Amino acid sequence: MIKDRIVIIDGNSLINRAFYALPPLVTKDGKYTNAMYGFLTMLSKIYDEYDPEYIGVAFDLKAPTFRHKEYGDYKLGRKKMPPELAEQMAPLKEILDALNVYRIEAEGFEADDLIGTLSKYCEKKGMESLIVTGDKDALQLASKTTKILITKKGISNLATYDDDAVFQEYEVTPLQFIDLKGLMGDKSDNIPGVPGVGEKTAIKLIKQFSSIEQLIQNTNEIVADKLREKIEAHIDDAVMSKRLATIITNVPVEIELESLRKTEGNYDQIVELFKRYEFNSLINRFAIQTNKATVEKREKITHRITDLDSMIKVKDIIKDAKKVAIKSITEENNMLTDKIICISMATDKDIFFLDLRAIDDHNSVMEAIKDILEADNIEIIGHDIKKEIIHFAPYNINLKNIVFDTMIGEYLIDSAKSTYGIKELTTFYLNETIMDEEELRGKGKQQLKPSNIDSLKIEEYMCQHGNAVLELTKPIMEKIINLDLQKLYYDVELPLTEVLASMEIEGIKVDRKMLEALKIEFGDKIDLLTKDIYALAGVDFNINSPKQLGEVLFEKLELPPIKKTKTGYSTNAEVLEKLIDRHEIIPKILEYRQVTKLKSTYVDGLLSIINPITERIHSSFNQTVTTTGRISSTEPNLQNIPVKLEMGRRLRKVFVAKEGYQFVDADYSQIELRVLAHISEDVNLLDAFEKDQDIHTRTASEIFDVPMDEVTSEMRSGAKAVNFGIVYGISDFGLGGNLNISRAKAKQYIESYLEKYSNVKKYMTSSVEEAKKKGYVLTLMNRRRYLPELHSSNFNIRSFGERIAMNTPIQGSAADIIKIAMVKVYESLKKNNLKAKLILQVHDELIIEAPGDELDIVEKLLKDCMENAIELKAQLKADLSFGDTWYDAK
DNA sequence: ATGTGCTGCAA
DNA sequence: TATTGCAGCACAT
Repeated sequence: MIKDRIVIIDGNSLINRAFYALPPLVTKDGKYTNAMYGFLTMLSKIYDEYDPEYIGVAFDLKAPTFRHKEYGDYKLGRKKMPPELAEQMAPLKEILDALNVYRIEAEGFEADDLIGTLSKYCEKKGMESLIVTGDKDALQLASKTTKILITKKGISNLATYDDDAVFQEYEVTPLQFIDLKGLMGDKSDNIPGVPGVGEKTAIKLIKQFSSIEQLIQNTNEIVADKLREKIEAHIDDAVMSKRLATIITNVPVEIELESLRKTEGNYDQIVELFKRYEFNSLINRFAIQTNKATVEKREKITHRITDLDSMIKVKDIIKDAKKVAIKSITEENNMLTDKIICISMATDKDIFFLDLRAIDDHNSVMEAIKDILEADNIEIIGHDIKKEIIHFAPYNINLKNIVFDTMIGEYLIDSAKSTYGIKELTTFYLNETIMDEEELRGKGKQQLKPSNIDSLKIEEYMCQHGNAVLELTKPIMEKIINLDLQKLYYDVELPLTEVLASMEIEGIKVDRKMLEALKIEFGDKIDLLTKDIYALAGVDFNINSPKQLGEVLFEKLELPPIKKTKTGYSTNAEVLEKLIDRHEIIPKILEYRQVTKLKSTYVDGLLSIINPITERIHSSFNQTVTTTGRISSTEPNLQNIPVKLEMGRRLRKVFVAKEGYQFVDADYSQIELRVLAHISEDVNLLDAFEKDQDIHTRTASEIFDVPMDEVTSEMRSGAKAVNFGIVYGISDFGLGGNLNISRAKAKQYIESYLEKYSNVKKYMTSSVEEAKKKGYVLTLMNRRRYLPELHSSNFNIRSFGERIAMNTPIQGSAADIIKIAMVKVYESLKKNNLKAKLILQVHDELIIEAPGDELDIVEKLLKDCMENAIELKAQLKADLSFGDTWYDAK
């Protein structure tokens, strides 16, 4: 006969264990979840391992129990549950309800008693009971069929006890366990027991007398005098303690066994709750366990198309679709010469997979596709639409009517994610697993070219992708609306996608000859420096290796190590500067560093990435990378081309406008401080901008309390550092380090700044406060960033969170503004039928390549779009300049 | 091969 | 122990 199995969990005990065993875990909006998470992990494990027919979780309720009535001091002095744990009780119960896990609760009875009663009841019915708890008291319930699972070492492991196991470990029967506790007492429940009797003595006594009752009757048999006296003096305590420690197995509470039967949970509720508490990894586990892993969905017909005629006919089938999810794969990664290998187009009814690998006449196919992708009445959606725009551009196909990009959507929902892959989104939102690109092509060395991938596999990949985009649109759009991000999404980010695609396609022309000349010039310089350095060191070594350099400087040459890194001596520029007068080798090394940096990163780096077809550099502008809303640039990074030192700045001469064109370069003047002035409404700061003063000079005048015309250059640069600090979320330590002054002095600077700009101070305080309350901060366009760091118990991490709370609204709003400006510029250039093109963005700077005869109109247009991107209380200002090279246009 | 640390460039 | 990034190199695995 197969016995039914019931699992009874001591809820309070287990959640306590989980809470103390796991590090704090906080959701983005600041809710503690570690105890719930631990509990649910355990529950899932129990499901997997024991697969019970019945399951229940017992909880204590607040009401006093008979033990309190009998013994007023019962559980007195027990520490209150910490609020971080208390706030997790109600949500856990809510989740258990959604999972359809029965909660065993009754006023006036402790969880232990309910567990005892239920397990005895099940025992009588011939069932197997498993009691899960962190509390050894439950061992008294152990029997042949009632097993006690006790958490040990965190919560991941369980020790199983039946009656034999109890006897083996403690040398007493489960029932005698009560007697032990009666003698020993229990500090946590404030049960007195017999003072001076601990575990060892109690076990000895019970082994000898078998119970407290027997012991009392025969105290004369106790050999040790002192012990006998103690016990005789505390007979009442022992008896009462035993009664308190006894788990009641017959409480008068009716529980229908049927209500504990394990059933499917409420799938929708589970998903919603798990998302709310960010238990993403648990969704799948419980979804499977509730037998609802796959959600029913519309069956779509997939069409694998490999012949030219059918491909052309797709146009006629698709032309009535309202919405198409587009995805394409190209053979190489080579802007403008890339051949499309396959295309998927998914609609509500069908998914079309076009495999072009055996087709010679791509143009005819593309002509048909063009009609779909450029149709006014078909909405185009996708994941990473910028890529699609770029793929189709060489075929002269311009995607019209782009209405949704799931990647951009998710970025606005949470900008802190490390990936925005469609696979991850699908797992999260749809609870389904699909192939990602790595699975399709393999990784690293053995990555397959698309042309060598199995057709069926590509088809599956492409169809899953298209389907996912269609299904993801709704939940992501809903979130966008809920977070009030529609304006940012539809008016800024989505149009920006096309702008960035255009910038990438345009690229920027470089003077290859000049780069090659620089390569030789820098190379020669490096050779000379290397020789000098070897001579001065008396040894050949790899100067690029901080480890070897450290050994030479601080051991062989015995220079004083100023600073250490995790792995050894620090050899950075800041350290070397301090040693500059101690040894001739130091300035050589600094110069070597400077030149090698320029050669490897900029000269060689740029040369290696010039597109051989266009002879231009086509950087990628990434829209979903930064946490603040800025754009990032890669392959190459065109946002960190040197400018501060002349030698590096020369590199800007290699970026040249094409024949007959010039660069128009415009940068926002002090955009971040203007944003700060706007947000904080600080009269002093606003006044400075109103009068269009030099902001650092004005700040210096305020901090050092001198008239503007008496501000020295030292004062100004100090003030400049303070302004930077203010934008970054200031700390005295940071400013001190930056200015190389004492922390106390830095603190003085900050205090006098905040005194003069009192509303800035108010802003800083209130931004942090609000972030703590809400769990996130917002920019002017409602872009949000969550700040889990603010709830960290680690001071450094918490302080970091506070600085983010101060900085992100400033940096992020500035990012919002320039993005708006970019969209405006792009649309204005287009509307005016200008040949000029936006080609670069460097955070607060836009660069247009314009024909000579358009310079005047571009100048006006650019300045106008930038300065009127948004209305600020401190009017935006853009400074423009022109040049044949980037160097000259600054 | 892949990952991590150090270093340094920009706004 | 100041914000946001990207990249090259050395070195460990």
